[in-house]
Amino acid sequence: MAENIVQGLRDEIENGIVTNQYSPGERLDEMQLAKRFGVSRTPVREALMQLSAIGLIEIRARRGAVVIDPAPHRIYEMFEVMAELEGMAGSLAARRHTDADREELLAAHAKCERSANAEDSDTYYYDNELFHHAVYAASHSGFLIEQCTALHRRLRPYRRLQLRVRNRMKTSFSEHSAIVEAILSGEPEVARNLLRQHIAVQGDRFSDLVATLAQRGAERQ
Amino acid sequence: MAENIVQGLRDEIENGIVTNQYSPGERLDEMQLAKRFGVSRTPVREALMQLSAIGLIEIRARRGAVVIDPAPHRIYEMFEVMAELEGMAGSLAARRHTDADREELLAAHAKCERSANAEDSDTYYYDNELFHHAVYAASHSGFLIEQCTALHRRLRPYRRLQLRVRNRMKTSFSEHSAIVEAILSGEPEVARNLLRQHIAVQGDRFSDLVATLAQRGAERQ
DNA sequence: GTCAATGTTTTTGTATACAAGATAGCAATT
DNA sequence: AATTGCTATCTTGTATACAAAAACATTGAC
Repeated sequence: MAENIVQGLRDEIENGIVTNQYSPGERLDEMQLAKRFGVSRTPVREALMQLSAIGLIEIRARRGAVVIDPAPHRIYEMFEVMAELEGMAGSLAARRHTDADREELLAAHAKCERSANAEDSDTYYYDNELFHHAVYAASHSGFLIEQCTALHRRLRPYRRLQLRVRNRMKTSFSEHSAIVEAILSGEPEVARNLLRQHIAVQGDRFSDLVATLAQRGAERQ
Repeated sequence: MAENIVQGLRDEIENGIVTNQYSPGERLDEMQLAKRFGVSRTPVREALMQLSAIGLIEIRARRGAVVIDPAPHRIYEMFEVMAELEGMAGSLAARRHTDADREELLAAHAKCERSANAEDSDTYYYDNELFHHAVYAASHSGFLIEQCTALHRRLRPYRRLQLRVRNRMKTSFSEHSAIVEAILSGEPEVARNLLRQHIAVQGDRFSDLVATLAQRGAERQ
C-alpha cells in the first residue's frame, strides 16, 4: 500500500468513495478504518483530513467524517467548470502540441475507437480517461494539467454513470474525432468549443444525469 | 483562534505564508509551530496536511514541510487559469445577476474608485478583492465561486506585488469600469474577454512580475 | 404508552510516548 | 587537508492514552 501509509490510506479511501463502496452520506468511522487497514487512528485521521481538503468528504466538528453527497445542480456546476477548463486545455493544445503529443492523442483515440466498437463501457471509461489526459498534457501548462486532473478525478463517479446512457459511447467517440481534428490542425477556438460541448451536461444530458443518480440511490437501498 | 484548533492553525500558517512571514523554501518545523501556538504536534501536523493538499506547502517523507516556491512560469500558468475562471464567472454574471448583485458590484466598484484616487494601494488591494468576489457571487455558481475564491487566495501574494507597479491601480480601476458595464448590460462574451484581459499576465506584465519577484527575493536576504 | 431526563457508552480531539529514518558532527585514514 | 564512515542527536511517523463532547439507552414519571 505504497511507502507512505497516509498517502496509501488516502488513495484507498478515495477509491472506495469513487467506486461507490462508501456511499454518499455514509459515515466514515476512524476506528473502523484503522482496524480495517491495520493501522492506528492517527494516519487515518490525516488521510481523512486530506480528503476533506480535496472536497470528497466533510468533517463536522466532533461528529466525524461523512462522504459528501452533492445535489444534482452542484454536480452540474462542476461539469460546467470542467467544460471550461477542458476547453482551455484544448485551446492551448491546438497551439502548443508537439509530435509526441500528437502520437499520444492518436493512440488514445484509437483505443477509444476499439472499445466503443466493442461496446465495452468499462474499457471505454478507462480509454476515455487516457484520451482526456492526452489533451491536458498537450496543453503544456503544468498547473492546468493538475487542475484538470483533480477535477476529472472528482467527477469520476458521475462520468461512469453517464456512460450507461444509451449510445453515449458512440456519440462520445465521434465527438472525440472532431476534437482531435481541431487540435491537430491547430484551431484553438474550434477545439475549445468542441471540448466545452463534449463535457457540458446540457439539455437532455442533465435529466439523464439526474435519472441515473436517482437509480444509483435506489440500488443502494 | 476559532473554535477548531486545526482550522485556526491552518488559517494562521496560511496567512503567514501569504504575507511572506514564512518565505518560499522555508522549512516549517512541527515542534517550533506547536510551541509557538501552545498546542501539541498533532493538530499542527493535521494543519500542515491540509496546507499540503491545497498546494501551499510540500511535505516530503521524513523531511518535513517546506513552503512551496513556484517558478515564475508556474505563477504565470496559475494566472492564466485564473483568467479563464474569472472570465467564466463574468460571463455567467452578465446573464444571471440580480438586483442585489448589481448593488454589491457597484458598491465595490465605488470603493475601488475612492482608494485608487487616494493612491492607497493597501486599501485598493482589499477593495479589489471585494470587487472580484462580487463578480464571482453574481455568477450564481456555487462551485465556480469556491474554485475562484481558492485560486484567488493562492495568488494573493503575487497580486499584491503587482500593485506596486506604477499606475497599475489606475489602469486596474478603468478596466473594472468596462467590466461592470459589460456585466450590467448583459453581454456575457464581452464581460468574459474583459475579465480575461484584466487578470492575464501578458506582455510587459510578465516581466514586471518576474522583476517584483526578484525584488522580493532580495528583500528577504 | 410516550416523553423526558440522566447516566453510560461510543467517538472525536489533543497530548504524549516510542520507534525509525535522516542529518550533522567528529574522528580516522588516505 | 579532504573524504569517508560511524555515532549521536534531532525530527518525523505512528501508536496509545486521556479528556471532552455527542449519541444512545434505560428508567421513571405523567
